[in-house]
Amino acid sequence: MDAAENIFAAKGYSATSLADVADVVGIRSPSLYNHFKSKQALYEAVLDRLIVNFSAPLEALVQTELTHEQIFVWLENVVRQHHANPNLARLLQHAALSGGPHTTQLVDRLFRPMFLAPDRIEGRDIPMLAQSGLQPWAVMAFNNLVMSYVTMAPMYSDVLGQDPLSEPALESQIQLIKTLLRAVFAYQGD
Amino acid sequence: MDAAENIFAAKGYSATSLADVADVVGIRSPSLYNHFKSKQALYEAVLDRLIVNFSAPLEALVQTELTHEQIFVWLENVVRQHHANPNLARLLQHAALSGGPHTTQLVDRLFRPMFLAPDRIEGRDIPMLAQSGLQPWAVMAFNNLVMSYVTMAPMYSDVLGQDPLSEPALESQIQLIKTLLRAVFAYQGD
DNA sequence: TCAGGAGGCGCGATTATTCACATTTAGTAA
DNA sequence: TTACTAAATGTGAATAATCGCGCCTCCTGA
Repeated sequence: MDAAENIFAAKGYSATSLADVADVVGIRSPSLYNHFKSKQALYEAVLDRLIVNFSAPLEALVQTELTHEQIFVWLENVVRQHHANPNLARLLQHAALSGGPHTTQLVDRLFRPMFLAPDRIEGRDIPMLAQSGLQPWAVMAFNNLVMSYVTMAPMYSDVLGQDPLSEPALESQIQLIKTLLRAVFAYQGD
Repeated sequence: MDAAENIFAAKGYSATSLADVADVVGIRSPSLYNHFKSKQALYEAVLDRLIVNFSAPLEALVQTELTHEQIFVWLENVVRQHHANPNLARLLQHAALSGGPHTTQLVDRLFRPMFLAPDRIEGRDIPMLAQSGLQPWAVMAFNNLVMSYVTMAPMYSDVLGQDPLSEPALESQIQLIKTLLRAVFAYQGD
C-alpha cells in the first residue's frame, strides 16, 4: 500500500500500472491480486487509509470552541500533516483535475467540515470577512494554499533555492501562513 | 490542438490517448500523425501555445516600474487569464505532480520572472515581508492561490453552492485576493 | 498436510506508431 | 472552363508494447 500510495499520488489513477507498484515491492503484478481484489480496490484502500490518518488528529481540535488561537493551531497542524505525508494532497489534486467518481465522497469527508465554522470568532466578526460573505472564500483560499504548497513543491525548488519539502522550508511556510492569517484578523475594513 | 489541450489538461500526459483526441475532432488517431510528429510533439505544441497566450498580455505590465497599484492590476490580470483558460494551470499542476522533463523549462518561462521583483516597492519595505526573507514565499503563495483556485475548482462547487468557474464566483475570488493583498501591505510588524 | 502467497502463462483490450492506400484539395497548364 | 498534378489529409490494417486480470502451478512455513 505504501508503494501504491506513492505511485498513485505521483501519476494519478489511470496512469499508474500495477506492474510499477509490484516492482517496488519486489513481486510480479499478478501477485498483487492475492492481496487486493482489483486495481480499483487497491486505490480505494490507499485513499481510505490516507483520509483516516489525516483526519484523526484533527478531529480532536475541531469539536472545541473556536478561538483565534485554535485556528492558528489547527492551520499549523494541517500544514505539518500535509508536509509529513504529501500524498493525500496529491491524490486530491489528481481527483480534482480528472474528476473521478470518488470526488464527492472526498469533499464530504475532508472539506465540508471546514465550511461549517462560524463567521464570528470569540464573539466578534472578522472585519475583513464580515462584508459580502467572503468567509467561505477565505476558507477555500487557505486550504488551497496549504495543499498547493505540497502539490506544486517540485516546481519551486529551483526558484526558491531550497527544497520546499525540507524541514527549514516548512518552517518558513508556516511562518508565512501565520503572518497571513494575522494580517487577515488584524485588517480593519476596506 | 484545442481538443488535445482540454484532454491533456484534464487527464495529464500519459493518461491521455490519441484516440480520445482524435474522437473529439472526428477523425481516427493515425490521422493525427499528418499534423504532429508524435504524441510528444502534440503535447509540446499545446504547451507552447498556452504559455505564449498567457505571458504575452502580462509582459507589458512587468517592465514598468513597480508600484502597489501595479501589483493589484497584475494579480487581477493573472486571475482573469487563468479563469478565461484554466488549462495552463491544470497542465502545470499535472507536470508538478508527475514531474515530466518539461518542468524546468516551464518554471523558467512562467515562474522565474515573478521572483525577480524587488522586495521594496515605491521605495518602502513591505513591513510584513521585510523580516526574515519571507518575500519569495509570499510570491509563491499568491501564485499558488491563483492557480489552485482553478485546478481545485470542481471540488468546491458543492460546498460553495456555486460553480467557482462562473462569472460571479470569479469576482468574489478577485475581491478576496485583493483584500488579502491589501491586508499584507497594511499589516504592521509582528 | 495444508493454506497463503509467490511466479508463469496467457487472454483480450488498449496503447503509440507505421504503412499502404484512398480521397479531397490547391495550383497550374492547356 | 477543363484537365492534370501534387500535396494535404483522411482511412483501415498491422505491429509491438503494455495494460488489468484470471488461471494454474509451485514453494514454503507452520
